[in-house]
Amino acid sequence: MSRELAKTYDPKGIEDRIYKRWLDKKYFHAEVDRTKKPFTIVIPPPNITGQLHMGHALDNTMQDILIRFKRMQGYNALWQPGTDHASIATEVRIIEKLKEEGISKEDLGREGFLERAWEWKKEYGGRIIEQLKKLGSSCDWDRERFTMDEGCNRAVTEVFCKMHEKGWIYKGSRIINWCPVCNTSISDAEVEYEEQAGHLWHIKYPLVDENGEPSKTEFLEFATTRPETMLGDTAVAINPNDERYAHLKGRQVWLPIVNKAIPVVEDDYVDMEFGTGVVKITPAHDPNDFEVGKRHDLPEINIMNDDATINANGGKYEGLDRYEARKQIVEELKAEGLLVKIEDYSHNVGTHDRCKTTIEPLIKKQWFVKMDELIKPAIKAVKDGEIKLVPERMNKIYFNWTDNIRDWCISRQLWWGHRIPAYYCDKCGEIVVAAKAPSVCPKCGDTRFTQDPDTLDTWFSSALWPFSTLGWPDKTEDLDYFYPTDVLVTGYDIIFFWVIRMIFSGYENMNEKPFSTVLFHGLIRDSQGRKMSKSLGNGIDPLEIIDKYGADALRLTLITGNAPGNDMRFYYERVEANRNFANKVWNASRFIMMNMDEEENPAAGTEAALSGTKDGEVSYDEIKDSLEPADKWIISTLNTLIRDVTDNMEHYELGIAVQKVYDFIWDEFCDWYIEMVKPRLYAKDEGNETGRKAALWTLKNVLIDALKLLHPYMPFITEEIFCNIQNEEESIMISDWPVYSDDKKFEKEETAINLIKEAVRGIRNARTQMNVAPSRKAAVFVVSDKEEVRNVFEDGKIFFASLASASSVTVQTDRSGIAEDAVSVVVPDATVYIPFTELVDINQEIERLKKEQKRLEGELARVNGMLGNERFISKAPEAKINEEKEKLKKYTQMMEQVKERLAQLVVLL
RNA sequence: GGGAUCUUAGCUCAGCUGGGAGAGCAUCUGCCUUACAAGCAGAGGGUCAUAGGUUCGAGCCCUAUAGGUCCCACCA
Repeated sequence: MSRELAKTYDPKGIEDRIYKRWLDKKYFHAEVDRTKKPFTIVIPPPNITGQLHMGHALDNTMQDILIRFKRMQGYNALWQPGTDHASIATEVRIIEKLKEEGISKEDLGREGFLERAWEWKKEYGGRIIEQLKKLGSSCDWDRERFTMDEGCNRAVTEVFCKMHEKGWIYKGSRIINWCPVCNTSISDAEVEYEEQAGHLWHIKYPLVDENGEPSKTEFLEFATTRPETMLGDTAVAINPNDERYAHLKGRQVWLPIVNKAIPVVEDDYVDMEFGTGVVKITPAHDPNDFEVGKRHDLPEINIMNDDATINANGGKYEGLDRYEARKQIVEELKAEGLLVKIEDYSHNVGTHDRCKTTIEPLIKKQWFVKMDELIKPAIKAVKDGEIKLVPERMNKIYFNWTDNIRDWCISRQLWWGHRIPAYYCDKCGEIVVAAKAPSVCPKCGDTRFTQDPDTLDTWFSSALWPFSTLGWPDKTEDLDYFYPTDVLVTGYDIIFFWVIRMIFSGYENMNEKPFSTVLFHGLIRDSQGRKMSKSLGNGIDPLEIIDKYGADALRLTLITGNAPGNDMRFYYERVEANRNFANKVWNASRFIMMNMDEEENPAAGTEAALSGTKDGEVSYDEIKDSLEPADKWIISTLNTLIRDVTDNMEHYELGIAVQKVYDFIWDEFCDWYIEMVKPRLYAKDEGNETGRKAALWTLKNVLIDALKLLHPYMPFITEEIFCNIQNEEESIMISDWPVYSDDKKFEKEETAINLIKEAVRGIRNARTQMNVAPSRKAAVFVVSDKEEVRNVFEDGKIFFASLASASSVTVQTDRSGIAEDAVSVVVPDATVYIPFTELVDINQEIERLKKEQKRLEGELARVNGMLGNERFISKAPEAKINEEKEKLKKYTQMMEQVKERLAQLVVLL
């Protein structure tokens, strides 16, 4: 058998082939299995309008890592996928498309429009799913759901009816946020405040004199940012404690243009310090004024149509857009001498997060969810740690919202979404909330009903996602087994929209939390730190990156060097570096396989022993006694890595975990172990079979374990190599996660190899500094008066030829026979000498050693400082003290050697 | 106005419960060493924003200051 592997790893083709195999083998599919513990993640359902962007890529990579990790650990891992109908986002897109065809949604009518919407869903709903597959997402696609599928619809209706019955959903006339462009109400969470440059118009209203006429001399001055709302003014307010205006109590002012008298009311809401201490009150167009109006029983005069033009209440301004009306009203006030001044003013303006239109507060009859009781278990859950937010600081953001929560406006004047299950009697107007249209009006007995035309906020259905996807409202096995789910992965930007609402919905409907942990990630920004956006055109398409560098490289880029909840910048250079890492892994594996192939040559007669076929698999116990120090060192290092990485991953420290795997593979395994083992592999002489076998066993098994640790992060390349090296139809994704074992801890060998490494590094360093050509081999002498140290070097002799250009290695107890002017390297308990036949610049060698001396002086000063401090001795933990004592010993000894060597060299000068 | 967060090598960022400052890229030097030049070996580069404090010990904890980013909030 021979394996022809390309010199560089090319993910193209490989990824699709592997993904298809995973699907065919149903590896992603999870079924209830009571013998195993479940581990469940529900996907944040992407919008059906969506195109995969970097945010999705990050979000889903994190979920895939966790799911693959848990699956390998033996959990019954379910990643529940699906898509969101995204009510308003989708409706807006469809309207845009219709516009291109020259038609409006009204032209089509509700039925016709919905037909188009479903067509849209059919066309684009699957696109994002296909893109998620490119990433390697191991979702259980057999369970794919949609927020408007039959099951989710039932869940929505059920929750609506139940909460209505409880009185927690109600219909009420309140001031809401109105988007005049989208023509719908929106929730508070959808309002985005934006600092805008505007004006502050200082206006005065005449007081009403004793004749009921506007006074020519007495005025009340105030300022406003929205002069046009004066058409709906029903009072002006002052602070009850404001002595400046005490004389105005009980009087009236004359509302110009509208020409009527309105009262002066007293309310604490008015800040005496701000402006003139007078506020005009427009209850129908300002949330605060609305409250003031309620307290003083003021009329609410709506002056606007749904498209933000002035309505009949605006008299002659009827029909004008709000901004045009503003202009003309200011002109008129100016003409009447009532405009005092115009100031530039920067203030926060509420805009609709989807279309950026300035929202208009309006009084409308809408459906609301009463939040005060509903939110309580959600607050308690996070407070008690029942639900953990990662990173923890998200708690503050969470509580900031829950503590100031207001009722949730859930009705939308849209067509695409869940239609509200409320029916109005055509005759008497009685409201019946029910899953199906009632046949008879309970009040008047009439049989004709009209369903509420409004649909629900898109987040109403996503709030139910963790249980609606598992079969709720039916009591399914899935629900019983997989709920509550384990981790929710999402961006911090949707805490309010989604996370909080899922939590209270879970407690309300399931009597249980929807998940135990919420893992937050940040935004992916461009290389300049800007948000990626369509308008800026700075978005980077993950699919292009995958196409060019592979999904593995992209995934690694998104995960490394980033802490939970933090934003990160995207650099092509980083993707390249990670692509290089993939290549490194590829080539290390290629090297191992090439050597295995050679070994498997029938002439060698060890095919079964090393091919890895199940029958011939060599167990650790079988090989253990033939392992050499280098083998034990790498096995032991890997063993520690397994423990650390598992621990990091269990604490959601994904970036830290994979960084450790990366470093292990590249630095320890490739740069040291493989290089150390080469001489053993290449030496084909008799009597070396055991050594070669041990090396090959170690190479293969350490690689496989490392690949397993890497698999959640880089699923494709690890699978490709795993299958190649195992040479069978097994998959790494369902293999067992490596486990730490005391049996694989070799402290002695770790110390020994680390000493060898230090010596090799020292020699390399010295050679470079002394300008010795790499091709120039030199004899190496190791001098140590400690037998155990000499043994380490005796055992490690072989490494110095390949790793440190040594022509020979001699280990001895003293310096006898070594040239006086040899270059020397000091390591703990030993000095390494490299005599060169040509003259060495002794001054330069002295310089080099002095530098080393200086370094050691620094170390010793630090250690002595600590150990000389009585309070350190009395207060520091014993382990720390011993550690420092060990260092003191080591550095003192090294220092002596350096000094001794310097003394010898100085004599030569 | 309230809150969060950041300030660490030229650039972008890690640094998990306080115990000898790290990575990638970039720079410099030398190597086509039969896994990999997408590589190997070596090097340079940081008063961890500033000022205090707690501690035997601070990049890490506390306080203040400066600058950046973000979230929340009805100041007309």
